Amino acid sequence: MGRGRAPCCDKTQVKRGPWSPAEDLRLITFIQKFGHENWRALPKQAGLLRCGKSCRLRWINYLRPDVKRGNFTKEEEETIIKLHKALGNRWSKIASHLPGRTDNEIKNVWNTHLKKRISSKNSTAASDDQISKESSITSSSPSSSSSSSSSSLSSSNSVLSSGNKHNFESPELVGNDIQSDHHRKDLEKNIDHDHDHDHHAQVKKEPLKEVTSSFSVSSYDSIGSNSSQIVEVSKPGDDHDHQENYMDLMLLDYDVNTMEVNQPDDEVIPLEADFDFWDMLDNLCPFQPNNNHGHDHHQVHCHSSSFEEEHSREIENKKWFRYLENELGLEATAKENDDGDENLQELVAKDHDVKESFQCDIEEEARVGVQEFDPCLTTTTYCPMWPSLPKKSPI
DNA sequence: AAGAGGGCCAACCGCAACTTA
DNA sequence: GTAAGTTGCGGTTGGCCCTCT
Repeated sequence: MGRGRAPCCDKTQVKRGPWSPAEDLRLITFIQKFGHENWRALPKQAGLLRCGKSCRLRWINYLRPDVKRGNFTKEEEETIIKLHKALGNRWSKIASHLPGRTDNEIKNVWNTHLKKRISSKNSTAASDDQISKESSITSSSPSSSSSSSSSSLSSSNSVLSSGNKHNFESPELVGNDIQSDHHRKDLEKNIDHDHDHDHHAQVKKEPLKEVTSSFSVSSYDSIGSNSSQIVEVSKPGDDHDHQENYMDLMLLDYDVNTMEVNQPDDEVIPLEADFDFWDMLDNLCPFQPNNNHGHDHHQVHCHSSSFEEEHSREIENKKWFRYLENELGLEATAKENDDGDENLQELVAKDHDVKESFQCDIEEEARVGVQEFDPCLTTTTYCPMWPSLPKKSPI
């Protein structure tokens, strides 16, 4: 000890701003493989020029497979409104009641939509109230009218005062001191029940120990079939919302010669030619044409199987590929390739051939730790956004 | 067609809480 | 018990995109 508190990261050494697909891919691959025991160390181990905090945020808010994307449903909005009434700006608590939604997302939706909606509702209610009071003022005493007016005022303010760290002054709770405090505590207790665990912390593993030996997918069979130790990635037919992010990652079609990602619209995103990284990816690639990597140790990951099994896996891979294409709206691309299965197989084989030449011992890597990141191997070019991540339509 | 303005959202910042040595 | 280290949380902001004029 006695070193003084280290800064969260060396700001001059880290990259900031939007994440590139390459970075996303690197992060997700690393977490799939090793988990995220130590966010601070993760960027270095994963070869990312980001601070740990940034990695964590990116994972939690965007890359987790169980992140639900798309517009909030009416029910979700209702829930947020209710919970905000009870809990105030405790976004993470609120998020724990909305599976797949992140605190950041909820906060955004509250600040951009719900707050306004409620404020307009309240102002309408307040003006109605005002009118009714003004009409009744002649028939009631001045003291009683002033007290009711102030209470209505406080109720509308309370909802809007989201700047407070813990805003418990919900309309029901205001002005009822002790009772309201009990009410609030009970409410909190009830709400927190069963949700006390951190909903974010779902992939906590031993660092640099392979998390999923069976995750070296030669088909999607093994994806998501493991215990809670691994990030779940579902198959076709499962809740597709939960798949979108990971699918995007897996589906990026990269040019095996240039190591660049081809976007559907033919834009090209350079991906770093970090061969260790691609080696890792090899073990995650959902459509590996065969298991014969020419390296004995790979047999450990890619269980050898009968010809029939392999064939059926190939078929499943194709299905999976098609499914992903559909999900991503890449049918056109698929059609172009519709001579199809042959082209796909060709592509996959080509892909595999190139990557095969960069194979290294994954197990060894897992044992000694991921090799030091060489910044020279990383391009600084980035794409501001995933090429195919569906943007939410305005509410 | 262009630029101004506002909405939206991903990411950053700083602090608090928690954990570890 | 205490200080350092790490993680989590909530507030804020930068910049893209869409709409309006």
